[in-house]
Amino acid sequence: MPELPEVETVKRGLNKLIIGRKIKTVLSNTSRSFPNSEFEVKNFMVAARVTNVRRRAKVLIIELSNNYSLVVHLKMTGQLVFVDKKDRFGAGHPNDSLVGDLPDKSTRVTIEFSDKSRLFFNDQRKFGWVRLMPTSEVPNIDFMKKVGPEPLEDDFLPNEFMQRFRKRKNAKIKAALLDQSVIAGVGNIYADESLWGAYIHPCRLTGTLSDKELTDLYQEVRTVMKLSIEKGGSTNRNYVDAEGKRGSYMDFARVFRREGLECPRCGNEIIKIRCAGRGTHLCPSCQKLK
DNA sequence: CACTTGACCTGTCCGC
DNA sequence: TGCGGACAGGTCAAGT
Repeated sequence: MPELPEVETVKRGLNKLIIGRKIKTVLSNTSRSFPNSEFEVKNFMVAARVTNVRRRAKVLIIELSNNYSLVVHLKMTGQLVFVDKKDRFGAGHPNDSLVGDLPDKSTRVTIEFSDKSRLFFNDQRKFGWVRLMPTSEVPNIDFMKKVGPEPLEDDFLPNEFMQRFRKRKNAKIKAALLDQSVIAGVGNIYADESLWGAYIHPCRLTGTLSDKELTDLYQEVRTVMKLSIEKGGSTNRNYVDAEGKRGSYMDFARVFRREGLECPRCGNEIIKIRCAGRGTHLCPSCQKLK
């Protein structure tokens, strides 16, 4: 599921919904999704309050009052859905909700707060995970040590973008965009959308791109992901925000999952190919290989 | 080192 | 209707 805009949307939702709430009980049905021991949960999670929710790349960090944090990666199908005590059986969730009564079959972790409200970590494919650790240890996890800069930060400039991609000259540009150690947060949807915006074929080798093409791509990555955050992210399949609601970026997508339809720029047919091991959407007329 | 591929899971969709 | 195979928002480990 979630790329930077979706994780950012969940982060903003959780900051409105769970700050100050006190954890009462924690239930988990897979050690794979939540490897911490009962001892750790009892001693470093129960009775703590949520103080802040942050995002780094596609990772969420839920900070607790005792200097521990819950680190969450949603991977492909993870959801973090908050249900207030008054919302029974999904009532209170609007019609655009994708989730019904919780917990359901995909629920891996349930956190109940002292006021009976609950936060559910659902994950159909079980690739995602939740991990409790001291807040000071979060920067030391392998992913955090290697992940590249946040592309939407004000101080992330075209020059740094270009320098980072220039080091990956033999990789296909789409593979480099998806590589979280180059820049953070881009996934399959926004890679395709940005490459279309910059008139670049996803299978071009990065070393063949001009300075102008790279700076155009820098702009597109930022523009597309900012727009998506405004739209609450993309609900391609499972993704929902912290209230269980869908995002609407797919209504604005120009190529992603639009194979067989017209390119909004030139009217030629959008195609779907495989590039960098992923399903890839492009306009063969706007995005030439050479 | 740079780069690619397969594995991790469950569910859904498509063709026979 | 049933069944097999391909595919799905992400990352790793292992391979070339």
